[in-house]
Amino acid sequence: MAGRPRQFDEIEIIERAAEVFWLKGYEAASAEELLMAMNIGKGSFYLTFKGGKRELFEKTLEHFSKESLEKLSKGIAAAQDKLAYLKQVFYELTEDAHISKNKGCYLGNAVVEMSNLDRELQLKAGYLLYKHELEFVKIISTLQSTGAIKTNESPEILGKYLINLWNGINITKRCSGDARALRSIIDLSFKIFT
Amino acid sequence: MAGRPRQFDEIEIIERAAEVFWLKGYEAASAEELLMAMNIGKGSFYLTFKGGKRELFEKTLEHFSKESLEKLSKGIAAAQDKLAYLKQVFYELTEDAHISKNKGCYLGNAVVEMSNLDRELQLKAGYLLYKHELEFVKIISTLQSTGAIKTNESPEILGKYLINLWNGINITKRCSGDARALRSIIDLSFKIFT
DNA sequence: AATATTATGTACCATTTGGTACATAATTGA
DNA sequence: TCAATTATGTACCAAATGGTACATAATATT
Repeated sequence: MAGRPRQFDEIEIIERAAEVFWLKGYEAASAEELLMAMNIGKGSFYLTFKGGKRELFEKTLEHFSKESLEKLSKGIAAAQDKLAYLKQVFYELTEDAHISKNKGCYLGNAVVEMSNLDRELQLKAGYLLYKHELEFVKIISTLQSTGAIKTNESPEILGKYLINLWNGINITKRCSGDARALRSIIDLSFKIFT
Repeated sequence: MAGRPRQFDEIEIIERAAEVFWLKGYEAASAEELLMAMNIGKGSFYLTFKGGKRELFEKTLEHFSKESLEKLSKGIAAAQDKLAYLKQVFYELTEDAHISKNKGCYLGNAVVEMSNLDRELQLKAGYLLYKHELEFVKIISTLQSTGAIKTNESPEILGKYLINLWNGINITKRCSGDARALRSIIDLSFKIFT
């Protein structure tokens, strides 16, 4: 294959674009701003992403989700106390809770914004969140079989319960930013497992 | 006071505008679309809402919240079994759960969209949600004093727990739209009260 | 009836939007 | 070395954006 070589790394510019989308949302993130953050020109951009801004956003969703899922599954796999680790995953949401730089959940934000803008992307973001739910289900199954969790509720329902907690915290933290309060919500929600 | 009389009812056009904002979000709701829904001309609009689209949106937030709070407090006041009524309030979220016409929570949506667009409106929407939280707190206090609720957790924390459930369901329902699943999340979340 | 006041509808506008066209540059393979 | 191919940067653009200016209409007060 011939041709002039690229001066950028595709993954890297996707990650940079994701930062902008995460901060501003899809619509409010202007093409100019995105190009600036990605540090590439219009020519290169529209050649790489034939679908323009929309395709770029879709790629950021996929990339973000993949990274996030990997981090979660590896983290759980490596953890001694898997229940504690799981709770820690939620606690981490409260760390950057200062209302000024509160970006919420990348996928959750997308579901909301795309709901009445682009059904296809809404469904995609929803599906990627569902993959996280499945990861929760897997963890819960393990915890139940080892007896670390007493609840005999089905892992599927408990997975939904957890992703719902995830979604909730990511909204609630953007209202108040009171980290302690958020942690008590998580504590309370996790009581179901004890 | 002299002058030509208005041909519209301000409350009514605020409600119509709110419908559009609820469906599309703030940015994606075009001025043209809003005017069409409100059925007034640009002249009248910019005379009534000097702050333009932003002021209109702010008014919809206030109006919506007021209506919603009234409905909630009256509903609770009239209810025999207040705990059952409270749960019903959450169950109602699952009724229009079909993913196609899923608008989420008006205030929650605003918090998300305004987060990195207009801090002032984000805070306002967050505050209006907080007023709902306070309503939950009041209900829980009552339920605790009558012994209808066993949990001795503080009503404030439980209120936060409930508004967080509210926020969560409103996101989660936009991912799957499986009403039964949503109801089991609510059931599970309400177990804390029994 | 005249005037002051407020409401309405239309024409207009600067800015910003995402996106395209195209000339040029930098490679590889023949 | 010369095509063929791919990447880059710039100039450009149609459409849509929210908003303003202003002439006109309808009312209350005097």
